[in-house]
Amino acid sequence: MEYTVQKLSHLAGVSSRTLRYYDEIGILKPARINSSGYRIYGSTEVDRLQQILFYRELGVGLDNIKTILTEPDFDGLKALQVHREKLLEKKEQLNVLIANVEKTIALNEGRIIMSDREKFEGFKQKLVDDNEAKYGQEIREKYGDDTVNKSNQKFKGMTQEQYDAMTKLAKEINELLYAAFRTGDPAGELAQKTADLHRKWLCYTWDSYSKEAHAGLAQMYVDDPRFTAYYDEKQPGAAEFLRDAIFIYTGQKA
Amino acid sequence: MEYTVQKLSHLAGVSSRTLRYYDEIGILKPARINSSGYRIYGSTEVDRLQQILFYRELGVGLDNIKTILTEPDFDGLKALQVHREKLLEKKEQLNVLIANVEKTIALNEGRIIMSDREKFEGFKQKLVDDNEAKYGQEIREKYGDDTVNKSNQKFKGMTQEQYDAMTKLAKEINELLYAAFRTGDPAGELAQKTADLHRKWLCYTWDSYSKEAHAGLAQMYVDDPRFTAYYDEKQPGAAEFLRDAIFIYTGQKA
DNA sequence: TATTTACATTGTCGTTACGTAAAGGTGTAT
DNA sequence: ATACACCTTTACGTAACGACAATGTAAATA
Repeated sequence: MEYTVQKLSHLAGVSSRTLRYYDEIGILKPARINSSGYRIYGSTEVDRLQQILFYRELGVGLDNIKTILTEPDFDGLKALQVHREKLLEKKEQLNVLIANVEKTIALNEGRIIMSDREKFEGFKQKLVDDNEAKYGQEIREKYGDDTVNKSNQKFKGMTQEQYDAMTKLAKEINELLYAAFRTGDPAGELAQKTADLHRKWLCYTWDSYSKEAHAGLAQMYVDDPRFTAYYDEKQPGAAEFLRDAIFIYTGQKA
Repeated sequence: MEYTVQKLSHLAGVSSRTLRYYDEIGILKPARINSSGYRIYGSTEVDRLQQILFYRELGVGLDNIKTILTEPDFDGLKALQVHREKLLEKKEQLNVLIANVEKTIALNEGRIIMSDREKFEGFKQKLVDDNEAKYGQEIREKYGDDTVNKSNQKFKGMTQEQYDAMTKLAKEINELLYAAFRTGDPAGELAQKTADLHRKWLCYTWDSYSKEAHAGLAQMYVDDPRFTAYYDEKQPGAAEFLRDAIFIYTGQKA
């Protein structure tokens, strides 16, 4: 039995364009070309196309399918296992996406019916989540899961009053930082007051305070452009200045 | 605070190419262009970029993000809900893919250690699954879930002897069909014998036989190119011939 | 000050797996 | 003879950039 593109395409449930494309990329060549230049496929090609479609249904890329079908001693099983891993990864990513979207939807919907108290809880949760998404991996690598979890727990355990106080303190720190920056002296009184307030601010969420950790965080403010951006937003150089001040405050040598 | 492409890209954790692309598609224009033609971004643009990245993280397409951010009274919540539906669909597809890949892996792995008996069971299961994947929806729509499930159950309940007999019968039918086809007479003895054997073959899996269902199936052999291909593989026109023979056999008017 | 280095610009091609024309030749039925 | 279905190649479009190339500009250094 012989087939033209159209016939074979109907038979297999794919488009004729697909068959031409498969010819083009060399994954399925016709058995022969007739005198008019038509592609003619035989039963060998039908079988091969079925194999192709089988792997395609599994979401394997055409490039990989080509390898699987072309190399006779290729380990198709291993290829499938690798492919499976990829699919599982994709699934995980999708799950995270869905969770985030749902959380966002819930937050938005909640804006109408959530009580102030609940709103606040959700807001804190969102802050923690966002923070995790942004810095989670790096910070956890640096400080360890336990430290980070405790910090998050402490944050979520705060009352609204504590949270407001923390926010207010952060604002004060910022203002003080910019004032200190204008003095240009990280060892000066203003700068050292800023460093002290910063320590106090940290203690809202840190389970235990250490000068080393404080100095480490300060260095990160400079190293990580995303943190730098926060402090440099209104005053370029502020992040570096804060680090210098904290280094002096903690007795770290610069 | 003002940023060049590089600065902003570091700040936001995207590439400068991305920023140029976002400018190009009009989703994020720089605040101004300086005398050297450099793109200069301000804090307004930083905010907007953050919004863009937020939605991007959720997997929303740039086109949709553009709409969400541009139209001031656009319902972002509804967009997210629609998006959520899409994600869930994707997840479902992924789950099916993963299940199939795993089944295939299991089958392949099994080839080594499976006993002949287990091999046979797995093979039957695979045939049922493949059949479901190929024709499941249409057949279930046509005959109802109950009929199809019973058929599958009956098939899986077969012993190897029964299965072998069924396979042998199928082969006989094919040979008989081609012989009958050469007579050209669907009402002739050979063709009617073929139709009778076909009924017998069906009863291996059909819970109950009816002439209407038999004729319906015969018609489907002609209507569905994937079925047609099976019978027409060696002899074009065989599917149609078989239908005619069965119509006569069942007393259906053609 | 001259030169290097870092960064800016636009433009173009490549990526996946085809869909969708366009322009023109072929096969078959009426 | 003509209509109509089907074939061919060529080539642009898709999403969201990455990776060059060729060239201009700003800042740092010898």
